[in-house]
Amino acid sequence: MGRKRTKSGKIRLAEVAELAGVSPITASRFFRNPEALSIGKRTRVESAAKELGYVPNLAARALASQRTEVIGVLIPSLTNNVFSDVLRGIYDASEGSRYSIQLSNTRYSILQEEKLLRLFLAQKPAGLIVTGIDQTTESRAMLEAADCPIVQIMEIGPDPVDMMIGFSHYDAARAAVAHLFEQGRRKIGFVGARMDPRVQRRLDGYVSAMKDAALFEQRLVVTTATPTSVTLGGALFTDLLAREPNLDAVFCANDDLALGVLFECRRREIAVPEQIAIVGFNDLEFMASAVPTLTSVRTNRYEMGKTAATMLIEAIDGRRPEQPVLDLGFRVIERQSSSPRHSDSRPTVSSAGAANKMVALPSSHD
Amino acid sequence: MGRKRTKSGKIRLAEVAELAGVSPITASRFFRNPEALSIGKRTRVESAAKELGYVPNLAARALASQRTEVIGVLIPSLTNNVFSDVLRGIYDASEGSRYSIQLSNTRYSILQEEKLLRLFLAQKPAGLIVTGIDQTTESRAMLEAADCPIVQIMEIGPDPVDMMIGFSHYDAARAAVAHLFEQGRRKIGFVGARMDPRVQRRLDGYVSAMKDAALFEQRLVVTTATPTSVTLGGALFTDLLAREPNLDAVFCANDDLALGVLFECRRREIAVPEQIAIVGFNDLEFMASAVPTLTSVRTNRYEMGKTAATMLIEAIDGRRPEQPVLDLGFRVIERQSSSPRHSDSRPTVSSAGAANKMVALPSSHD
DNA sequence: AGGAACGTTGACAGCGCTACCAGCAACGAC
DNA sequence: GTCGTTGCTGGTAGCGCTGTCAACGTTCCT
Repeated sequence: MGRKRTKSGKIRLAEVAELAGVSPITASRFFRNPEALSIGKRTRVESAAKELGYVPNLAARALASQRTEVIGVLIPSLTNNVFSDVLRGIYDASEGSRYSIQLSNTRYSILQEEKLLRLFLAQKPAGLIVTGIDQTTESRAMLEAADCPIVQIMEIGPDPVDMMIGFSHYDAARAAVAHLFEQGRRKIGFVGARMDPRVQRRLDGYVSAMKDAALFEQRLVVTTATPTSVTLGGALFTDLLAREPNLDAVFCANDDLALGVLFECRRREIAVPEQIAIVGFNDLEFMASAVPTLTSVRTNRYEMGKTAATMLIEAIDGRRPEQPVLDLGFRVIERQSSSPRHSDSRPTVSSAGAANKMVALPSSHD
Repeated sequence: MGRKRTKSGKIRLAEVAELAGVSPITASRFFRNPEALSIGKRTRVESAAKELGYVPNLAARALASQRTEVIGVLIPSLTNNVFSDVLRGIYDASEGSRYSIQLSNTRYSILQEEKLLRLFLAQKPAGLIVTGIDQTTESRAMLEAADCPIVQIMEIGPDPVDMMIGFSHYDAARAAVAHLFEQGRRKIGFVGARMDPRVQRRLDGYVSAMKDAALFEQRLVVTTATPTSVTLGGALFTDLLAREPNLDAVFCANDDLALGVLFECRRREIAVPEQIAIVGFNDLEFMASAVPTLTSVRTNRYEMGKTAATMLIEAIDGRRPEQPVLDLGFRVIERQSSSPRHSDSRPTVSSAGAANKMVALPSSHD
């Protein structure tokens, strides 16, 4: 009798154990901790499993063991290039491990994030990767109460929930503005879209740098809640120019906007960098290839994702990192779009060669 | 005794049922098919669940019901903008449904795809979305034997495994070339990277169109297996020009390459479109914003993902579409980069305005 | 009025696996 | 020789939920 619902063809652990001549529990151990078996049984179980094409039933395992081998990842957007690089790092790090990635999109809403967090935690994930440090009080409490390792990515800040990996958007923006000061720019505009917490911190960094130099003016800042795009960069820049015709530089909260600004300059026959300097943020691949090549703040997105997932997996396996907070830093990559006014801004063909060498950059494509 | 391992705080279906004064099985039905309950019990269970903050244990559900509520998605790349649009559509469609998305990256390897497929199928997914029509024989057999609905996306072709949604890359490439012919172009080069099956079909379409016009020459084709990038577009174009200095147009297998070609033209002071016309593929957002604006073949990527997931979910729920194969088509979006040689190619500011209107395009950002 | 049909509910028995603990042999220490 | 100690193995008893089927009350038909 019994096992009424079992389909005949189904290979269960019991079948493997029977073929190997061991008890099911021994076979089970083979898959979780092979070293615990004697060599003889180990090879017997191994070949039996292969012969039958056994694949463990993860639902049963999760139910019995009261934990899953799922790493939950909460990111705000699937569209944004930035997150696709981070994600690629996460997926790469998870490959080969026994953990699988469960992705959810918060759509830049911390309420949505809270809801998803509740859902995730109920499934007892092995670990969690969450974006940023701006959770709701409720979310924060859930994260602190969670009995799994957690990595916050994209930013660093005080009191991490658990582990944290990112960089200071505030400092990065200040560095970008400082670079423009060094090039002799004074009327530096800020162009930002979406204005999520990280973009907001870039704005804060810009504002503080400008204030330090006694150059801040509110009208130099043009932002919108609209999602970012190249086209939007052109539109925001148009606004900015109308407010301040004597602008001599633009710091863009991301590279898409910077590209849009570049195109708009071309349309208006504004010389870059002679009249206006442009600095972007993230250093996407095309920045090195544009004409003129575009200065940007390089952030280590792929590495961030990969390290986050690696740290998380190590922590799950009991090896907590000695450094729970990792600052991956940033670097202002100075290119033609922000070179000094009087330099030759178009060493054209030779610069193209230089740009082509950048194909090999680590944080490029897969 | 019993329930030794149960943590005190854990809310199970039994607790909800007890608070609601019904049997566990009735409570269970509430979550799966509320209509089957009388109004009274329905509201009682509902409020009990809310009061206790009950969240179902998916592992237990999967084990008991012998099926999961997971939709497996196999795509070849996370980096490619094209797939991020498709994915966004898939995630959007899955939201609000009870299905969750399990993503895996085949890295453009059909062997890797086969391996992942085996893994997925062992977990009895509710449905599967796979990219393209070029599976291994083994994969194909597994897909046909799978007892869940399957959607193939990105392409259409003969004998679908189950459902299929996409468009003909071959026809799209032919249309792009036909457009260039109409503009009076003859020496039309092809630039392609990665050369996955879909890019290969675009090349095939290009070759056939060129042969039909008796204009095909092998040296007009420059391809590489390297992953695509803007910089690479410039490099491939440089090769192409060396092979054929009298080139009058380039058809690029994707928009990143097209942007790279545009920048390279600018670097070399080649007038676009007067000397050389450029046509891209996919119609990414920046194409409408570039200077000159870039012609491209629009493909409905977001819609493809969304429709694929929607069809799949409907099929899972037993409502199979009347049309198992859906051709989403494409459209050549004609812009300045391929306008006739003698037209005014830079109605600059007014065209910028036009470009800005394109912010509202459906297949843009989230 | 009797019975069929329907809508609603509950009891029972697992789903495939693992935590827990017990047992057993082999080994070394005293 | 006895007593731990270690290494490996197995039995038992669930993990939390749902499929199946039977049973109930109600309504509608003849």
